[in-house]
Amino acid sequence: MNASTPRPGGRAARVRSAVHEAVIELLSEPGGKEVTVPAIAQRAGVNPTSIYRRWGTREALLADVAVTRLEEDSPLPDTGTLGGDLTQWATAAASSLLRPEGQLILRALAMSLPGSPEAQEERSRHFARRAGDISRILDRAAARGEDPPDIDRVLDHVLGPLYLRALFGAMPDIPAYPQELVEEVLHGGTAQARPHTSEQP
Amino acid sequence: MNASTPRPGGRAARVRSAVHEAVIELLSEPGGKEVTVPAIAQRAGVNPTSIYRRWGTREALLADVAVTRLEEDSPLPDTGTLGGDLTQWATAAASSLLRPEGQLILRALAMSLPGSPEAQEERSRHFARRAGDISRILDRAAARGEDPPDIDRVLDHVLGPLYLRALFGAMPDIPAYPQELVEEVLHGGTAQARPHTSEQP
DNA sequence: GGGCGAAAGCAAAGATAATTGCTTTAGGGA
DNA sequence: TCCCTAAAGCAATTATCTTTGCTTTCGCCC
Repeated sequence: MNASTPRPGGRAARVRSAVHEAVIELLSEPGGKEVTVPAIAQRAGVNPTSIYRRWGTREALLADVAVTRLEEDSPLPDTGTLGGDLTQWATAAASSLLRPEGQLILRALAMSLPGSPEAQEERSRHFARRAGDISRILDRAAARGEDPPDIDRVLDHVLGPLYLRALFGAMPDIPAYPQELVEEVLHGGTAQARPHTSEQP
Repeated sequence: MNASTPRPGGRAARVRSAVHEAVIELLSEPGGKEVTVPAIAQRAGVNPTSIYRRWGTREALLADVAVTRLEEDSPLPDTGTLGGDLTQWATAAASSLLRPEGQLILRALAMSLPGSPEAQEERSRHFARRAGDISRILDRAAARGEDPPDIDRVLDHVLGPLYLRALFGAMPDIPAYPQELVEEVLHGGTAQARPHTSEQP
């Protein structure tokens, strides 16, 4: 289940991707087993030493996996309208939060909490990345003549709910949830009703 | 700084509170030092064995500290008005998220992420607790004749932003931030402007 | 005040993770 | 094709955390 995607590059690249996949697999796995370096190494069919030498620490490896996966699948949307862009972006954010790399991010963020300087910096970096994406979407809309909301409103009322519900495992089942959040921000209070709180395994 | 509050009770209670304080202290501390059982024990002036025997695992101890601290300082507000209650509640939530026990909660939530059954249950418990508080506030308001918003709106647009910003260390400096969130939910979109994104150490 | 049970301390052993020196292998370039 | 370097593998060491058996201390109750 691991060597199925040989990926280009030499041995180094092969090991790297095997390790990355092992992390994701272990993270997705049922029992809350510890995701330790030796465990990752075994799953990847690699020597633990190789991991320590290449990444230094377990945290660094997890961070690498998280940002790599996150950057792989988040092209900035360009639908031509503010609503379309934001909806697409929010939907992508929601789904990535539910996948292993998103949970890695959440873990990394929470673990670094008061935090060392570099942890602090990593948090800021991720925040800046999110904010930067939104910012570009809003700027483009403004250039187009639309009247975009403040970036803080988007952070607070679109990203905020998504992170909250991801953390609590209480993301609504309804796929249009991110879109609803976007619409509320764009057109004042849309939905007052619509209970969607529900746990999902 | 530790034996300053002798607390009632015998030796058992003394050890318990010393350990709790040690956890909070280590967590608040600068360098992202590992909060390990031996470290906690040393800080508390206690033998590691005592901790292992009493709490079993590090996670159980952290969870115990978190819920204890959280329950200590969150009486349900009762100001007589919906706005007052929500504001007071949101303000308390925001400040607890910035303190060590709040960060413990965030860590615990994130760490348990996909999670074992009991982790899942712990997450649900905390969510239910938050939701229960809000629910009672809203119900009281309804009984008073006010027209409270849907509970999901409060979760999404008050708690959501607070958790997001706590996670990213980007809580606005302005003390009225929680109140603004509440007002937006209660009276449609209040503030469109007012940039308040900022990092704080 | 003296004894009794529960909890803490101590020390040693057991596991597991992290480090390190050295050897081996794979791939790219002369 | 043959080196030559960078990375991986291996084995042995070291450092931690965790567990366990036993002794000691504390504090409540008779």
